[in-house]
Amino acid sequence: MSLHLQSLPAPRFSLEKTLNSGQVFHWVPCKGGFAGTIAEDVVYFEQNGETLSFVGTDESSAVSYLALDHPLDEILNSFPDDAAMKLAAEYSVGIRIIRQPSWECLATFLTSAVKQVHQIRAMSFAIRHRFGRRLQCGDLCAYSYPSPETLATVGSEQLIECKLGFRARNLLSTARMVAGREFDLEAIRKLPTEEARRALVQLPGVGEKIANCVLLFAYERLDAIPIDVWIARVLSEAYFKGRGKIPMPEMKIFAANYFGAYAGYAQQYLFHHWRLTYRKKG
DNA sequence: ATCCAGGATAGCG
DNA sequence: CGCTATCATGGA
Repeated sequence: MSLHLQSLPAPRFSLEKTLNSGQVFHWVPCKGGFAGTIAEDVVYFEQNGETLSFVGTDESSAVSYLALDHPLDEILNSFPDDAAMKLAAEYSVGIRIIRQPSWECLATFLTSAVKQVHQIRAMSFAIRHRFGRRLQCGDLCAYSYPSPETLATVGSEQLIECKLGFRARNLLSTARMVAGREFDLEAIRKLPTEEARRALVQLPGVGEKIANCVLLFAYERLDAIPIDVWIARVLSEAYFKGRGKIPMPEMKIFAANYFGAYAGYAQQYLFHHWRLTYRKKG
């Protein structure tokens, strides 16, 4: 690294787990750390023990993006006291729910429907490389996520070439609504969570699950709990054992009541643990 | 080859 | 409300 690295303390933090836990999809392993972008800055992070080093951004942005200021004790103490949660929390030590720029978070999760995590990464890289800005700093290079204005002008065939399939149409329509100021992503920030959710699901391709991802990963609503196929699996196998298929409304009610003020954190730890350890028939 | 993936949506009874 | 087909693509 030719550029000067700054350092800051990062106790009980795991850079690798945080960037690889399925909440953000564009960080690349690079020289012992990770290279990527924060908005329009190309950034490099590396971790040695409890020290986090970085270049390409300032300390307050690094702390904010990686959520090093979250009240970890309070969060961990808020979790329900059961075996599945304990296992997940132990497996996921160091994961923070980071603060992502709202547009790239919304756009990326719009493409996430019925795709595996590494496919979501592949689509994200393809979109960035093709339509984003090339950002370079020293020997670091990465591509920013294209703005809604940029995506609003591209053809659907170009997004199909990025392997979006039926998701291309939704991403295009949403980009046009945001670019045309028909939908205000900044106004969402000021709304109570329930109203923000109602607004987000107005967007084409955004249902309750993706709205909750955006609320959790971009708008700091740490109680928002997206229920995807993995969380549905965790709930039915760990909390509804022995009963057949549980109707989604019942799962939502249970999740909202059982997992407390930091349900989104609990969800992320359960997701990470189950996704990386689950094996069929055992 | 068959089933599934960090879903949403319209249509049905 | 609850169930189903459909959407497009690649991985397991």
